[in-house]
This record gives sequence, structure tokens and C-alpha cells, in this order.
Amino acid sequence: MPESGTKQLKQEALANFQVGVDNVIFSVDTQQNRVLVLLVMRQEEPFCRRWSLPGTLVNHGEALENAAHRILSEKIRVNNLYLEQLYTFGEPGFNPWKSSGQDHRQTPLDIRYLSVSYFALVRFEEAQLIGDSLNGIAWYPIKKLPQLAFDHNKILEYGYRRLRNKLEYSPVAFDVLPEVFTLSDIYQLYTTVLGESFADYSNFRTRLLKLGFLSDTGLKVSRGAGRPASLYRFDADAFAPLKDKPLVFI
Amino acid sequence: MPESGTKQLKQEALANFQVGVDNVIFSVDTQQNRVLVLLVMRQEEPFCRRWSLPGTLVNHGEALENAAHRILSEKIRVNNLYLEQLYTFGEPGFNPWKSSGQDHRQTPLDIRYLSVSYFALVRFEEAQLIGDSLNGIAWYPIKKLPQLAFDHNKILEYGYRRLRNKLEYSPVAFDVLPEVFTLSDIYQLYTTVLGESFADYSNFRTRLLKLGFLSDTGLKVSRGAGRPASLYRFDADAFAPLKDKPLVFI
DNA sequence: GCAAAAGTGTTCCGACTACACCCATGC
DNA sequence: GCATGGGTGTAGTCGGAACACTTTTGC
Repeated sequence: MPESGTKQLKQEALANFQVGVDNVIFSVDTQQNRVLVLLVMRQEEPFCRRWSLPGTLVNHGEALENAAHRILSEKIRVNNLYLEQLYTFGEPGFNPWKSSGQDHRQTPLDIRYLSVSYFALVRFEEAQLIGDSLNGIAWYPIKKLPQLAFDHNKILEYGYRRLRNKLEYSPVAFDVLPEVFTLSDIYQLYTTVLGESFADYSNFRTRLLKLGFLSDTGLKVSRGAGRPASLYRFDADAFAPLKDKPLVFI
Repeated sequence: MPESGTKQLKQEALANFQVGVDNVIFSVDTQQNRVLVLLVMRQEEPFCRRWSLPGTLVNHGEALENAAHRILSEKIRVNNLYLEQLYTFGEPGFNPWKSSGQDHRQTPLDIRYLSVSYFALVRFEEAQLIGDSLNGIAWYPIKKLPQLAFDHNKILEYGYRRLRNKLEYSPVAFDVLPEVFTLSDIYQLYTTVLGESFADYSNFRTRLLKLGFLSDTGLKVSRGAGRPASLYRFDADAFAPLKDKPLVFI
């Protein structure tokens, strides 16, 4: 924390910042077996007509996380959502407008830009994009990313690592699954994100059920041929004791 | 990322930020079996004469991580060090100077403060404090923290959680151990930080050695009574293949 | 010799793996 | 019936937990 009082001489050297929030928003399309990330097409300089992460500058009086929620809800409509802070990027000299014609604000030349990135996971099936691909918003498969604006490829890679870690060590999946779901719904979610590197379906079942935080609703659902699957519900109370433990799924 | 061009109307509402870096610097005193955190005594308002995390405002042209290194090296001299970004705090309305007499800078009233916190682990035995407790700098046992300035207690708690996680899942310990060390050195480090909740010494030994990234130097060291202990060295090359794997120590 | 600390070995048991196999449905 | 996906059971194996035991030092 600053020691402003004793160091008047240094005051001149302090940087002023504009702070933005950039969201890495993931969803998982288990049908097509791919992880998707939400991108928006930039409509202005710099990096005009390039895809980028949805982001915004932080408003006066607005909490960082609120800014993240705001930009998210401008692009997409969802009911369930997992959101957490990812990382703060902000190399000096990285001012998007510094050498462009866009520096039309009441900002001194040496304004600096800081990007606080957020990581989000939403349910693909329920997510409604606001606007369409013509309006420059789209889900992109993580395996086929275009070149993004700014250092967004770096941020995205960082977010993708976090996604896989989160899935292994915490129950984020259940924030993003429907209220009730089958065990193979979960299994497909995991295989899509993490690859096939873990236990087969039958062992996955056994382990997950033994953890004891999935309660059988008694309901069944039939999807085409094959035996109908039981529908389960995530029991937050039963999970609570496991919280903060070095619990590992997969 | 901002969409400044299309939203001129909103420009008025944008916040301007001053960005600071606050360090949570840990060390481990295995002799006395306690985790320590470095605190400094504030010499000015607000929170004058209160302990706080060592921090600084970010200078013009200075990378965030460099600011973290700078404030650290102003307080302490170390050779080995682990440093990583922790979290970014910055609720609106949280401007330390807003309602104090210290607002003597060329800043508009609505300037907002953002704290990017960093997490550091240093070796207690080699760390030399610059200045002494009279100059207001001291190691505090994590179990006996005073009330800190700002929201630093919250930041510290967050850092402490990270410390324990890092120790379990990554080889940070070896960044902070001497070049050569005994197996009980490591064991004591782990027990001090994590409590006694894991394997006994003999099982800990076996597991750690089986991982294969500790090489026996052939040297021995005798510390008072008892059989002399072998000195080991961390072999970064041998560890490399294990990197990024869901490796768990303890 | 005896205490103290380092280091080794052994037994027990639970957990994960890899399957084989049974069940309920659509067609 | 048979294909399809859901669900159960089991034998083999690996690894951790607990603890007894041996080794090497200081005194």
C-alpha cells in the first residue's frame, strides 16, 4: 500500500490507469464434443474487424465483478453461470489507443491500461446470444481460434488452463448443468473438456456416486434407443463438508 | 476490451484509477514451527501507526510484477524467492485518501484505487530485513495477526490459502529451501505450513524419493545428537516431466 | 550404554482399473 | 430379436497408512 506522504518526489512518476475487464466465457457443446469460447468482433480501432474477448472499461462506482457481469449480460442471456476473477494483465506501454487516432478522451498521454480478466462458464444449451454473427458475436471452438486483438490469445490460453483445473478440483460442472441431469451428461462434459484421459464411464459413475452429493430424483429420461437414464440433482448441503478439501473428481 | 468509439456518452462515467501493489510475503520458521508474514508499520494517514502489507503505487512505465519486486527489495534482502500474482481487489468507494487530509495530489476527487496483490515466499533464514522493528518492519506469526490497515486482513487470508495450496500441488518449497537440504528440512516445512494432517515422516520420505527429482549429494550433515542426515538437491530437469501434472505431494 | 535422529521394511487395507455382464428401451 | 445406451459386479493390482525395526551419531 502506498506511502504517499513521505515520498512527494515520486509523485510525478506515478501512473494513471484506465481499468478494463475482459471476460473469457466458456461453454461446452457436448453434442459436438467441443469447448467453445465467446468472441466479439471489434467495430473500431485499434484492431478493427478482429475478434476479441468481450470486455468493457470499468465505470465510476462500478465493482470489477459487476463490470464483468455487465459485459456478459450485454452479450448473452443465461440463468446459470460460474464467474471468477482470472488474472490482471497490464504491461506498461500497453495502451490500446496510444498510437491510434482514437485518443480523443480527456486523458493525459501517459494514461495506462490495465486489464482485469474474468473467467466464466455458462451452459451452452441455454445461452442465448444477444445479436448474431452479423452483429459480430459468436461461439468459437477452442481448437480453431482466430488471431485475436490485443493480447487476448494469451488471456484465453490462461483461462483455458483454469477451466480444466477447475473442472478437476471443484464442482463447477454443476453450476452449469441443468437442475437435473443424467450421469452421462456429466461424463460427456468431463470428456469434452479434459479429453478421454480418465476413468471409463462405469468407474466414473461409481466414484461420483460414492462421493454422496448426487441425489437420485427417481425420474428417468429416455433419449432414443437404450435404457432410460436416471436423473440426478446436485445436493449442495451434502457437498458442503467436502468443500475446500483436496477433492479430486475425474 | 473497451468499445470506446461507439459509446461517447458513457465516457463521462468512466473511472480513473490509481493502481497499487500489495505483497503478502511469507516465510517459514521451522525452528519455532510457525508461518510468518512480513508487515510494515504505516507512518502516515490513513491508518497511521497500524500494521499493513508492504505495498506501493505503481510507477509510470513500471510493470506490475516489477512494482512487487521493488517494494519487496526495499524491505528485505533475499536470494531465493517465489513470487506470483494473487488477486486484484478494488471495490468502488475504496479510496484510502478520499476522506482524509492526505488528498494533496493532483487527483480528481473521484479517483479510484485498485490493489493488485502479490504472493511471495522467501527463506526465513536468509531473509534480512532492511530496517528493524523500530523502523516499523517485522515478521508476524500468522496465528497472531494484529488488525491491519485497509482490507489487508482479507488479502492476507486469501494469500494464506494460496500458500497452503501451492505447497500441496507444486514444488514451491524448493524455491525457498537452501541449495542442499535434508529430507526432514522439507518435512518440517510441510508440517509447519500444513499442520500434521498428512503422512508420517517415514512415508513422506518414501513418497518424495520415489518421485525421483531429489538427487542425493552424498554429503551428510550432523545436527546435534542422532544419525547424520543425507543432503539432497532439487533436480529441476528430473522434475520437468512432472510439471503441469496433477501431482500431489504431502 | 542410552537417547536421539535418520532411514528401512512389512503388513494391512482401501481405492482405482479393466473388464465382463445384466437391464430396459426403440425399432 | 437385436442394437443401443444405462447400470452393476468382480478380480487384480497399486499405493497409502501405520508402525515396527535397524542404523549412526552425541554424550
